[in-house]
Amino acid sequence: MAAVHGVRALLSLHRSALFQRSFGLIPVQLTSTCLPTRLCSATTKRNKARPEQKNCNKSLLENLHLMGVDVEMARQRQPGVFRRKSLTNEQGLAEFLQSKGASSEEIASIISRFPRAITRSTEHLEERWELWRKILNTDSEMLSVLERSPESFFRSSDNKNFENIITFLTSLGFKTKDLQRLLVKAPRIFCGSLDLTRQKVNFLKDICVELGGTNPEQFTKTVLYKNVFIFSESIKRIRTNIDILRAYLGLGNSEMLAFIQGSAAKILVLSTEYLQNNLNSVELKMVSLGCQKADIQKLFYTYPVVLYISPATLSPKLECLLKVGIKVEQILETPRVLDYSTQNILGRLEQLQEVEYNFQKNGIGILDCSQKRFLAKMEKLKL
DNA sequence: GCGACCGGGGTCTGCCATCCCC
DNA sequence: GGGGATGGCAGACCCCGGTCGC
Repeated sequence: MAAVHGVRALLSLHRSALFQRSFGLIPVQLTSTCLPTRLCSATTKRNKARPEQKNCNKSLLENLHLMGVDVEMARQRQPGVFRRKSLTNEQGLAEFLQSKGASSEEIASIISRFPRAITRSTEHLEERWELWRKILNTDSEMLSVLERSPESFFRSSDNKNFENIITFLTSLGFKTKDLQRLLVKAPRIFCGSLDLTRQKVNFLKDICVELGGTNPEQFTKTVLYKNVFIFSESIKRIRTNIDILRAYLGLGNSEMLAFIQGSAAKILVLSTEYLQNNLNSVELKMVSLGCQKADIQKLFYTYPVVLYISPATLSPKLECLLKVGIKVEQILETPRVLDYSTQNILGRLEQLQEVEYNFQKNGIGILDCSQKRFLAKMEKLKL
């Protein structure tokens, strides 16, 4: 996933580099040629603006091309921006971002991916930047989040809402450090309405009370800290996933409460369909290997992350372990070996076979350790 | 010293649908 | 009617190291 994003970014940068290596001279060009036309056309009456509108869009396109923006990508993403009748602020945006340390390629990439950014006034941008800077420490940290997720910074024009969410989260006991973590990891959280954010928090509190918990505030904080992306998902999805897990595992209230606050927090954001499908396929697979339902329930309870693994990944992973004589009971005892990639497991199995490692006698714990520890262990085994 | 157990870190944007307002 | 704002979904693990008991 990260690789895909990286490739996209690189492609984007490459495209912008092809259009223009740098637009250091562009502010002058924009001011002298394009902007007056746009300013002029923007004052034209709406019902008489059609021919001028065409020119207006043309100059906008010229500006964006000069800036190295992937206009086709931008137009495909938000065609409305290119049809709008009022003034755009591409020059102001570029100057603003440049003043914060962004390169021309980064600016082009940002506009290509979220063209509505050019509709924001410089005043709005300054105000929003200041709000974010109250949470994050440096401009470079800000730019890194903004570059990664332009939509989070530019999608909303409601700066007051951002402030309200910060105030609300602070009232829940989130410290500046927590807010920093949230903003860096999941900036989109701060784009939702305060009302919805409040609903999500109340929903988590209700779950806690429903399960007999006595400290809903702490429960909510713990769950959100374990997985901040719960904020980004719908209440419906989280509720359904909890219900599915509860129905399958048949847990009591206190166990369920601990489960949600523990490792299950990670899988609550999965698509409900994906979760259900994986649950079914893991069950089928384990039954085919001779496991009882109680074994499978225990597996899900102790290692719910197994539901994160797609059948296409899990199956070969299990097969390679079983192939070298590891028993399914051993996997159930140490499910965390499934945490590692199939490639990693295969590599380790190969090395262990070279030293005739006996899994029956020594267990499979050696597969569940960091690379550093594994290599140290291998050195000793070879001696 | 060793293995077992466990918690936590990185990474999460891009796109579509729908609603609302001008 | 159209653009903007917002909600929601798809995507689909891997790895490290601290601590503790033996």
